[in-house]
Amino acid sequence: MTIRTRFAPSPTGFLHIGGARTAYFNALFAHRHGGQYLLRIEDTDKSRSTPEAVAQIIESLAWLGLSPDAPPVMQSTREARHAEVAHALLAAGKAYRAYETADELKAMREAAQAEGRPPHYNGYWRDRAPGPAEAEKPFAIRIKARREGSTVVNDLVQGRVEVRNAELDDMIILRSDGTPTYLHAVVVDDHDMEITHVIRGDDHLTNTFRQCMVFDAMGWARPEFAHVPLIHGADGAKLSKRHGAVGVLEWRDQGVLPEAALNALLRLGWGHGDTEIITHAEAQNIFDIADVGRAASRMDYAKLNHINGVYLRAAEPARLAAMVAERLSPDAVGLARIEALMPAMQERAKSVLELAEGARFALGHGAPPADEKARAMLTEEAQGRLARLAQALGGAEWTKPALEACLKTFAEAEGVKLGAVAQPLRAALTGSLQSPPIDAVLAALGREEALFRIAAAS
RNA sequence: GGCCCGUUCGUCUAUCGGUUAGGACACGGCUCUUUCACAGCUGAAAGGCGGGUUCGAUUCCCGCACGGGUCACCA
Repeated sequence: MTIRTRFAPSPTGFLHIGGARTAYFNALFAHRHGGQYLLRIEDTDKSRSTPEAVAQIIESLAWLGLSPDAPPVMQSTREARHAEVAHALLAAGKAYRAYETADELKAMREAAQAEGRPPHYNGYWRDRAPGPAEAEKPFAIRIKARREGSTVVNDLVQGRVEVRNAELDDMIILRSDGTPTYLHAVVVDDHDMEITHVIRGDDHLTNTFRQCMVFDAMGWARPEFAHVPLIHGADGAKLSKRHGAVGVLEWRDQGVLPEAALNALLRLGWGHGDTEIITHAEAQNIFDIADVGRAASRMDYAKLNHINGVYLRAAEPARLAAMVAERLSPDAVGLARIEALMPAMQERAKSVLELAEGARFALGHGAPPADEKARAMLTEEAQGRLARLAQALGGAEWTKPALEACLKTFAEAEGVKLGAVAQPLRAALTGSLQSPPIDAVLAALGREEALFRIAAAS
């Protein structure tokens, strides 16, 4: 049997990192076992679903490299099938028509809660045939839940979980307007799509038992379930917008590399000995859903930055230069400088955003306005030294090693430490006291521009 | 409130009855150094509480506390 998993978000907002991790686990598990990883957009709630959200989810997954192995299934296109199954259950006597209105049900729930009873449906129509009074009334279809015994799920992550059937009530599977409810649609789709393993957030764990009612009533084999714990914010509460960057696309905009994002997400709730840096390819070989922990974990942005730095250092300079160029829109000369600088810059950045900010000085003619510290560095003494340095540089071969050698000899000749030369030079060239190594800056800027900037500062 | 799940350094985690409880990030110190980083060394830092079971519990069981999830004609 082919292993088949699916990621099934509802398009009511952007894809957040919790969903992204769930998608990653699904992809990893399926591919690890030579199976297929699918995407189903759960858009049966027309009032909350938007095409923009659908597009954003697909874009987010594509950015992460988690595009599904087949075109996404839109749940809304399958409503006729959902209704068909509901009516089959009705015909088989495993479901029944219920005639209460939504308002009546709400009142019923409130009354039950006021009396301290669980807010379950009372089963009024379960064994009652509709009379003439109901002939014209709209009805919902409810499934007949078992009332005796209990339901057991052997969850791949949570282990054996048992719930007494008395805790469940006769849930609605088809609304009075003929549309399916989520709990029903999910089961029908998972069955029809031949999903073998349902990997999702553990906020669905208790739903699982209701879904089992549909699987069982239809005589369908239940898939394996794996409920992975949720990701929480730094304060331990469920992730929400107030926790900062929780959208996948926000990470991208803040300069996170997709491969770093996957690594960070993977290490939340799952570990493999002492290994911290695990690429997608490596994860493919060692990931096991059964090793996922049961406790919720908190998003650690400091660690994400660190991981991002690791991947940044390993990335192709040309790729990084292109990403920076996208943010800075340089001209041809500027682009060439960024490319020349990149190997030195990627050693010290934690994000593409930092890379772009750090590369700004290289653009255009003349250095950007010096900041306070840089101005303080350009004392009269330093300016004099820069002027002499310009002379020395004038005859130098314009390559990084030659420039470095030139600076060292110059410093020696001046009888000062290299820092006394490099720092004023850095100030003159970049307008700041923080930059890539100064020989790299010199080389990237080119002779003409470098000498121009030195002259302007001395 | 009922039901379900969880609880190892600040954070992410390793440990699958016997360890000086390991690693990573963050934090302090040192080294390297042309700034910033990187790297290396080093320091501080953990099994919620109470009972069992056992020669021995972080590990198994029970209770409590705390945290989370879920109880819709939402998904």
